[in-house]
Amino acid sequence: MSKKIQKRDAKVSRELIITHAKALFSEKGYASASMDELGERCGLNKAMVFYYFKNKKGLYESVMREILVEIQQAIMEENKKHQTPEEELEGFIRTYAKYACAHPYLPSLLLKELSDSGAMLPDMLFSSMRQLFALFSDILKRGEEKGCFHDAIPMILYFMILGTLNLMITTKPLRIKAAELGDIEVDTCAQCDINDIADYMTDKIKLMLKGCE
Amino acid sequence: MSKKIQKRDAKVSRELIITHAKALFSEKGYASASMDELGERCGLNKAMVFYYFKNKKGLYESVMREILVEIQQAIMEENKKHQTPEEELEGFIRTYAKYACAHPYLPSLLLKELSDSGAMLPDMLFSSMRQLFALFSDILKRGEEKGCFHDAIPMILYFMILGTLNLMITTKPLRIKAAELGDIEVDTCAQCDINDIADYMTDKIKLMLKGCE
DNA sequence: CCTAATTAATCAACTGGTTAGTTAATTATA
DNA sequence: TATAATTAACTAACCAGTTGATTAATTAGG
Repeated sequence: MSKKIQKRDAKVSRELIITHAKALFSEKGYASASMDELGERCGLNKAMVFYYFKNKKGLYESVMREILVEIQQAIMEENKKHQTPEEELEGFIRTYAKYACAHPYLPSLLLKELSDSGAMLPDMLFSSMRQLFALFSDILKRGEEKGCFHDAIPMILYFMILGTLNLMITTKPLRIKAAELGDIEVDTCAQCDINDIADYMTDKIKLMLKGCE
Repeated sequence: MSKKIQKRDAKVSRELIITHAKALFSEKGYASASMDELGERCGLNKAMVFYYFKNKKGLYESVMREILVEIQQAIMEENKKHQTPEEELEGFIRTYAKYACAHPYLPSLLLKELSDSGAMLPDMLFSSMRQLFALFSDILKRGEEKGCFHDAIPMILYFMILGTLNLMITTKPLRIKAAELGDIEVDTCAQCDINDIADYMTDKIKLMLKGCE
């Protein structure tokens, strides 16, 4: 019992707000996320949001900073474990997939932000995204130098991976619905596991970087 | 002179509203798009929006219906021109890329919608997206039967293509900005032509469907 | 061909509801 | 008791949608 139960705890309140804000922003988008509703969800007065974060935009920035730092750390951590560019690439895809699936507000918020070209996040998303991309780009570069990857355009491959994984996660409810209708004979991967998707993608991307010499 | 200049023309006004609505919704998103501003942009009174479309949601649906029908037609038209699955696949990617680049509200609106799992469009986006996916799925199926494609998971490949192309289009301003900073040594494809991107993707996707037997 | 009646298109001004953000008072904790 | 955390009540701006009046175009009748 390192801490007795207390009614007032700034740290707890602050974290409560951030946690619920992640969910709310990703559910409704920035504009439709109401600070009144956020207060309610937290069981706190709405004014507390402005007490801990100066305004709505400030809260949003804190939310985005947190999730971007988190995914970046997860991937960098993972990356250290691997030696060869092939393993690193595999690790990158797997880790992103796993993390994004476990924290589905990430794909949702990221896609919303990217569909705006980052209108809401002038500097921050930006530098975080660039660092992640630099890491990815480096994997491919080392792969080319070592002769195991050919003809890679990092920017396109980066969005190929993030785009596919993010969409597969955010559209899951839609794909389940489509499968239930079943009037068109198509497989929407409604029951696919994200790890299987990541494996498939890893496989295919390796294939396309190998070439067929 | 089939028509004299007149101050009032329902068809013109309606189209004016739809045209500006496409831009406004894709710039700001559904929630932040103000009907007052839309009226202003059209040079019409806001009430006209509700005169021609019953409410904001109705307008949004009309906008989405129009753009989804357009892209669907463009792709179906193109598809008729080709014989082999390989050519069809190539045509699919190229046509989507070209159309989306020429009408950049499409990628923006589509990504916003998909990041919500189509929360705004219960039926419509849905059936339109499914038809397009069915067409794509069919190309791959025929390719497998003919023996020229291997191990294709249509749903994943579909989002791989749409995800990559949509993101490459919506993030263009971001990528240009990143290139101008230039503090990290990475190529953001800031000046890439969308046709080159489509060619690269076609190439790579063919490679990954061929396998290396 | 002109004009009166009808219909269609447009607008200014309003309404009810919501929202981000503020403030001044209140309660808990150290 | 001093300070940090919390609240209720408020404000000013905004927004979707409505209404009733007005103007332009169309049609019909003499």
